[in-house]
Order: sequence, then C-alpha cells, then structure tokens
Amino acid sequence: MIAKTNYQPNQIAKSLRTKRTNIIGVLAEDILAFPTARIINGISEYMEHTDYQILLLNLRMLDSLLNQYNQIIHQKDKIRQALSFLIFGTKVDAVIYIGMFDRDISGVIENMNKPIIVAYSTSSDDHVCSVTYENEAVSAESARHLIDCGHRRIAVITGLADTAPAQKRLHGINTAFKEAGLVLDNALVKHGDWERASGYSCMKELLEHKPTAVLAMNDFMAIGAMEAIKDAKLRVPEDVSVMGFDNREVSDFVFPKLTTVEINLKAIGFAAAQAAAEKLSDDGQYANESSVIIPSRLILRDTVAQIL
Amino acid sequence: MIAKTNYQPNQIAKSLRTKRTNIIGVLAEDILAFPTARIINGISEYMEHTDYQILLLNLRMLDSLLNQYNQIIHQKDKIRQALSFLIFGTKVDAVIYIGMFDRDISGVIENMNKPIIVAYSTSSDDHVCSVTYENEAVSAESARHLIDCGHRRIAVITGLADTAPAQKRLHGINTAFKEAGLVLDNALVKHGDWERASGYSCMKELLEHKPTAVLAMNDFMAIGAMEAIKDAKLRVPEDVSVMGFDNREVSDFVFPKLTTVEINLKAIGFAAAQAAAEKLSDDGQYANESSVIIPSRLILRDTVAQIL
DNA sequence: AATCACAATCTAATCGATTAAATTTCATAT
DNA sequence: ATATGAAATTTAATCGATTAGATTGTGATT
Repeated sequence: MIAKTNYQPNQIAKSLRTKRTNIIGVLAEDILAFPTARIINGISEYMEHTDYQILLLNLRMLDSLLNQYNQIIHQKDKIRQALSFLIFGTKVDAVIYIGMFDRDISGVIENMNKPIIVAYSTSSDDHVCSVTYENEAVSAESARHLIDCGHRRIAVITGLADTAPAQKRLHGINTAFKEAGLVLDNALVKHGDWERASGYSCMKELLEHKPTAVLAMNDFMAIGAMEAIKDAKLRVPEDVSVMGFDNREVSDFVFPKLTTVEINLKAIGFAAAQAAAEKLSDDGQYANESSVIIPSRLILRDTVAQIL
Repeated sequence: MIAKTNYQPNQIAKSLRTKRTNIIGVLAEDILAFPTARIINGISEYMEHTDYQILLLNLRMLDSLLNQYNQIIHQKDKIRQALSFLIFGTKVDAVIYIGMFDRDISGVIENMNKPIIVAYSTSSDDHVCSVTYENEAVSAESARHLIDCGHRRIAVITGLADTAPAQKRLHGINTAFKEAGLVLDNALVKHGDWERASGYSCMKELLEHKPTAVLAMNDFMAIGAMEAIKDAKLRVPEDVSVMGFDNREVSDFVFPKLTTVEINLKAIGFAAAQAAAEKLSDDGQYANESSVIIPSRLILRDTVAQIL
C-alpha cells in the first residue's frame, strides 16, 4: 500500500528557476465596463484546461462618476504604469489588455519583452496582436434588415464620432445603403455619446425629419430613443422601428424588446487566451501574428416592423 | 547626475525567500453572477493603495445554461479542488471566496493554513470570517414602506425557499408585519426560483387573492410579476405596487422604474480585501475575527403607490 | 572478458532576492 | 595608546525547485 503523499511542488521555486509563472496578466480598463466580465469568463473557460492562471489588474477607469467615456481615452499614464509593471515584472508570462477604445499600446511601452494581446479594442499600431469583434459587416446587416423591411428614411444615432467603433459601424451602414441605391441623409445622422440621455435628445431632434426607423449604435442610446419616440406619442415599432447594438441585458427587458446586435464576448476572451498561450508555447509555429475578428450577429426582437 | 537605474527586484525570488507573494486569491463561483464583478471592483479599489494583487479563479458555475441555481448549491467538488489549490499552493497569501449561497467552507478543506474570507455569502460554520450584506433589516424596511403607504394585502414572492437569503428576507418581512400588527397570509406567499418566469407565474396565482402590493425577493421576479400584472389588465403601481431586491441595472429601464433594494457590493469587496490584508499584517491586533455586515438601502422609484 | 555506447542515477550549481552571521570600521572611554 | 562596544559593511546560507554535468550501471558487441 503506497502512502498517498499529497506533495505539491513549490510553484514559486519552480518559477524562479524556469522564469515562467504560468500566470497571464489580465489588464482591464474597467471590470464594470459591460464587455469585461464576459471576456474574462471566456479567458477562464480557455484556461480551465491549461495550467495558466489569471492575475487581474483592474484600472477602474469608469468607476468614478466623473469619468465619462471621452475622458477615458486620455488616461495613458495609468495604463503605462500598470502595463510596465506587468511587462517588466516577473509575475506574469504574457498580458491580455481589455480595452474599451482603440489605443496605441506598443507606443505606451518601449521594448516589450512579453507577448501582449489586446482584446475587444485594437491597438492602433498593427503589429500588436488583437482579438476584436466584427463591426462593419453586422452594421451593414442591421441596415439591410431595415431596408428589407421597407424602410427608406432611416436615421442614425452614432457614438462618440471620433471612436473607431462608431466609425466602423457608420461605414457598414453606408455600405448597405449604397448597395440598396440609397444615400445616407446627413440630416438623419446625429452624434450621441453612448449614453441613454444622448439617445433621447438625438431622437427628439431626428423626429422632426420623420424617420421611419433609427439605428442606434448601442442599446442605451436606442432605449433613450425609444423613450423619445414614446414621449412624442408615437409607437415602437409601428411608427418608428429601432435597432440597438451590444445586446445588453436590458434589451430583453424593455418594452417592446429591443432588436440589437450581439457581440460574442466570451469568444473574444477565449481566443485572446488561446493566442496568448500559443505565443508562449515552445513551438510557436501555429502562433498567428495576425489579429482575429470574432463575428457578431443580429438578435431579432420586437422593435422593428415591416413597412407597407 | 545619478543614472536612473530602473531596477525592478525579482518578485519571484523575493517570494521564495519570504514565503509571501502579496497575491490574494479571489475564488468566484461565477464572474457573470451579478454581484461578482462589482465585488471584485471593490477589492481592487482597496488594493490600489497596497501592493497586493488579485489572482482570479472563476469557477463558471452559472455559465452553462444547464446550471440552475438549485444545482449550483451542490457543486462541492469543484470548490474543494480550487480552494485546496489556492490554500495548499504557494501562489497566494490569502483567499477571498465570492459565493452565491451559504456553504460550509471550512468543512470543504481540512487544516487551512491561510486566511480565508467569504464575501457576499457566508460560511455556515461561523468561525470562518465573512463579509456579507444586510438582508433582514432592509427587508423589514421594504415591508414597512408598503405598510406606510397604506397597503395591507401584501403578497410575497420568495426565492428558493431553502436558501439563506430567502429565509432572512422573509424573516425581516415578518418582523415588519408583526410590528404593524399584521399577519402574513400564507396564501399570499409564493415560492419562486429567482428567475423572471417564476415571478410571472407566482404573480398570476397571487392575483386571484387580490393583493394591493407584492414584495419580490429579487428584481427579475419583480419584473416577471409586473408583466403578469400588466397581462391581467391591471396597472403598476395604481392597482398593484411592486418592490424588488438587488437594484439590477434593468430596474432603472423597465416601465415603470422599479422600486428596489440596493446591496453595496463595492463595499463588500472593499471590506473583504481589507479583512484579508489585516489578517496578513504583522500586527494582526486589529484583525477582527467577527464577520462584517454591509448595510443595504431602499431605492425608491416608481412602482409603489400610496393607497387611499 | 574487455570495450564501448547508452541509459539511469546522483551531485551540485543555479535562479535572485532576503537575512543571519561574520567582519570591518569607527568612536569613545580607560 | 589600547581595549571595548556599537555601527556599518561584507559574506554566506537559505528558500525549493530545475537542470546540466558527473558518476554509475546495464547490455551488447567483438
């Protein structure tokens, strides 16, 4: 009978000798930003069957009420500090950066000696590998869905105009319009700031131009728009159809239920973890330097109606 | 002129010698469970000004669609495995366990040699320190609010009846009833399972007894109840008042906006991190062995009306 | 039986900090 | 001037694994 010696090797000693901790640093701009937790969930799903672990650094950029989206874009110092701690420290083998907006990540730190993967957002310099989601094609699909339902006067509520997602989505919408032989009327495009209130005020102005449908670039602005439509004594979707983006939890709870776009956040996390692990594997032959784009998909619910 | 030597000591070597990693393991039953991310945010807020870090282990108990709440309660093996990895390994100095339901944590692992703090839920054996939230008093306050508004026929939709939160909340409601000289009519108490659909079906049955108000033990069941009320051609709050619990994001988006209870999740995380750090500090004199309870508060919105 | 190749085992150096022990420095007191 | 003690500095052991190198053992070949 062999005594069951439950010996656990000292991971610290092992790490000191091998210079490998099997820990992957996850640097999140804000864990309360809606994609973050789901992306981390994808990362941990991948890691369940490896012996990697997650060291989580939460920058809490959104946490303070004062921090609006447009301020967050300029918080380079906080990022550099955290990133250099991870990159030049000995605690992690690689870094996954979960960002809300595109940034020049490699420009923040010189001489990076560890693999870094950007998840959700992308790094503006393209030799940093990133795992992001599909924006353009699915936005085109959204617009096409409205066009197929007979809509011609389609309004758009964008996000902050200088952000990459807003630009990509607008580009996709434009593509669908052109395909259908339509042109996007500038009077029917209003720039929001991703928040519910801006959706409301944009819609209020748009209503003067009598659109039959509105494409909002996220669910919160779409819901704000729905509220403006109701306040104008119009009905969703009979008078105005509404489409959102993100498939936030609320979109299934508002009335009517919001038609929107689902981003596959878990898949982003999974792919990012996989990419990090591949870059760390001995035979990095399968490591693809190129970035990966996870497909997004339409979620059809009750805010879009056929036009007669 | 002194050359700026940006020397970073090797944390691994340091840890090997000192047997301290300055890493606190955060073991979450599921990062997608609604309290988890906010609690972690509280933990990282505390840690911002210390040199502790978070090693995150996500058990993903809710992730699979098959896993219902009542199944999760019985997943002891997964927990023991992860907990013993953290407790007997060398990677973390302490563990914060974020649980959804009360469990016997110390019974899961023998001879724990590291501090462990249970956050949100509690450990059924009371010599494990926990940081949880106030249930009873605030539930009493909810009930009292309805009573103060003139309600007498108050229905209750509970959560899974064998869970501690459901029992504590019911107890609080009972207390408020007694104080007001009322008795809780058993016909007006229905047992839900925390999900929206159960709120709907419970409310449908409750409506036969013509309550003027309903206390649901979470927001999702409250929203289900609101839908049942609307489907019965009654109005919220004019015909039936509704109260929820949790202050989920949706409660501000449904119509009318849901009156509910806010749990201070960030404070739970902050206090848990603080407790862990105190247990690790050299002079553990201020380390309070007793558990801490974070106050919850009512969020008054639009689903409760005065009765004439 | 001796030689050689190769496998298996054992020994010792290494990773990079901490920290205790040993040594040197320096000032003070007799 | 020398002894003594405190302070400052230097040296070396330690943490616990990995791993290269030395050693021993095995078996096959001539």
